Amino acid sequence: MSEQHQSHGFSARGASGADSTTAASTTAAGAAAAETAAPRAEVKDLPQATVTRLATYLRVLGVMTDAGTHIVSSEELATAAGVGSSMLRKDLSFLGPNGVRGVGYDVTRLRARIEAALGLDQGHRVVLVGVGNLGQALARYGGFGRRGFTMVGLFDSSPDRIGTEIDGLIVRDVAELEAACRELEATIGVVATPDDAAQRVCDGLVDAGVRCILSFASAPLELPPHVEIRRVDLAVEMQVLSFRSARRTDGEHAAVALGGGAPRRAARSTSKDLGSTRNGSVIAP
Amino acid sequence: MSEQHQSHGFSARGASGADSTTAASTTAAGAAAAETAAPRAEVKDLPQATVTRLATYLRVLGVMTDAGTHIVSSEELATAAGVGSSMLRKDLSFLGPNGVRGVGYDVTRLRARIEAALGLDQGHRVVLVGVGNLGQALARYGGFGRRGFTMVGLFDSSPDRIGTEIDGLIVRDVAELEAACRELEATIGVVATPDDAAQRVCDGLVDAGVRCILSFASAPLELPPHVEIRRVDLAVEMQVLSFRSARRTDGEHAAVALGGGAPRRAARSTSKDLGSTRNGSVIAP
DNA sequence: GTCTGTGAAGGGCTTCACAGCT
DNA sequence: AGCTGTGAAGCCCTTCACAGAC
Repeated sequence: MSEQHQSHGFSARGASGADSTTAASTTAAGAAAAETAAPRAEVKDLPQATVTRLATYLRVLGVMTDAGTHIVSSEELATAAGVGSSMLRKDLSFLGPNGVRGVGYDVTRLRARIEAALGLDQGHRVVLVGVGNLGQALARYGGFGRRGFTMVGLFDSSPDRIGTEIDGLIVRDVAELEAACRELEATIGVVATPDDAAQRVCDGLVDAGVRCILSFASAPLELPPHVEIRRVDLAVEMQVLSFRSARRTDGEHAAVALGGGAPRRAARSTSKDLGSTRNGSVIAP
Repeated sequence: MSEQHQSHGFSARGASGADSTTAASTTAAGAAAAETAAPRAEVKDLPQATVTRLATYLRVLGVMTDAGTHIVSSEELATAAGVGSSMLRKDLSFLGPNGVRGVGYDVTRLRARIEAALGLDQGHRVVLVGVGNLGQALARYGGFGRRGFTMVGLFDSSPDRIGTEIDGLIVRDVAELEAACRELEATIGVVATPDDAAQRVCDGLVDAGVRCILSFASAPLELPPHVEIRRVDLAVEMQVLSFRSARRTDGEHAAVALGGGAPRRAARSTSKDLGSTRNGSVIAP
């Protein structure tokens, strides 16, 4: 299910009975916010897929900044990001006019614009629950800090892990989760626990006021409609590949025939979902 | 002649310009395979999104088997998987008739059917490149084995890691990658290296005959059209959440108003894209 | 009556093609 | 002439509603 990164719509999400609350809340919120808190970064109602790709563009722009590039055309940027130039222009157009016709986009300006649109300029405070194999890897993952995310708390239920230090933070007892989240003012919770603990942990995060959760558990979680969740399931990724592998083996000669002199193509991902896609920085040095 | 069951019309999988190679290969393969390798599991041309969800259903069915359930209705299965019942039925219908009207689906039979469709009954052999933080977590992740994936090789470029043992496998020098892949008959490659090594590693995998790659690097990779790639980018997931968080904060009162007594809803995720999603088993115990 | 399988309607996202500014 | 921004067309997927089997 969800991997698809897709699916949570915002505005007009035609939801099936049960989800209708989500659609309603978003609509109402949009109307209200539009009049009151308009002056701040005009974060509009972007299409699901666009939000995902904006993060990709941001990564590419970062590389370009480092390389000293100041102006970039939609064609160049699109190629570097692995998408079509039309789609890139359409995506950027949701943020308003960003480029100069006949010239291109100002790298620095565009970066700032996207960061503001994604809310990355607000500095998110992240708590991570579950410090097993994957959790530890995430805790040590340096890419977050460089992207405006600050890890502020680690939690686990195992006495063996509580009290240990990982990357400058002490692992705390998950029993303190709720109180600690409030105190730390966490805005995002990452769940890397076993399946059977995931729902309980999420409930705790929600009670503590966290409204955005990234889960690596495979179980579908039930949450109140005002909480946004995103899931990553490694085994599903593998299984999807398995399907493709099976198909490829059957049509081997056809693939070879085409693979020969064909130009390489940029990779696209999941997106899932509907894909989902990319961002910048090394994961496992 | 050989029209055993009604053809569900998928063959025509329209692809958009850039991806046309995929469509072409599929079409050609379909025609050829239909005559030659027909008897094996009839893996048809499933919609992208459906493939992703099938993996979810499989996980839920596994839980049901353990619980001793033998028959399940589309409504029950859909709820457990977090999707609508119509969608579930539509998804399953691509595999041909699987249930009994007025009764439901046979859990065991359906499981076998989906596993065959996803090619999980073929036993995939996986090599992992990059044994840093994330790579080690993946190597130790027990969920793969239970799902028909066998980890057969670990590779890294760091002398500190080469020769060390992880979960029963010795880490080998990435210089041996290509030869070892052929020898090990790997069908899936997992890339968990830093960005700057990802492209090189992928090239090696492709040269060694691997046609399916799961990458955790953030850079878009260029590959020949006959190679299937799937990417997971943790920072992008966080950034998408960030966007949601920002929107939520603006429309706070609206969300609260509705959040109160609203019933919980099942979580849906990413993917993407072409979404992607879940599977069964603990990730970080 | 119950529950599956499916044609048809509807929506979102991608692609095309071109209008418009520099 | 070059490149961005955007309406329109097309595609894929989801949802609805019901026909059909038990």
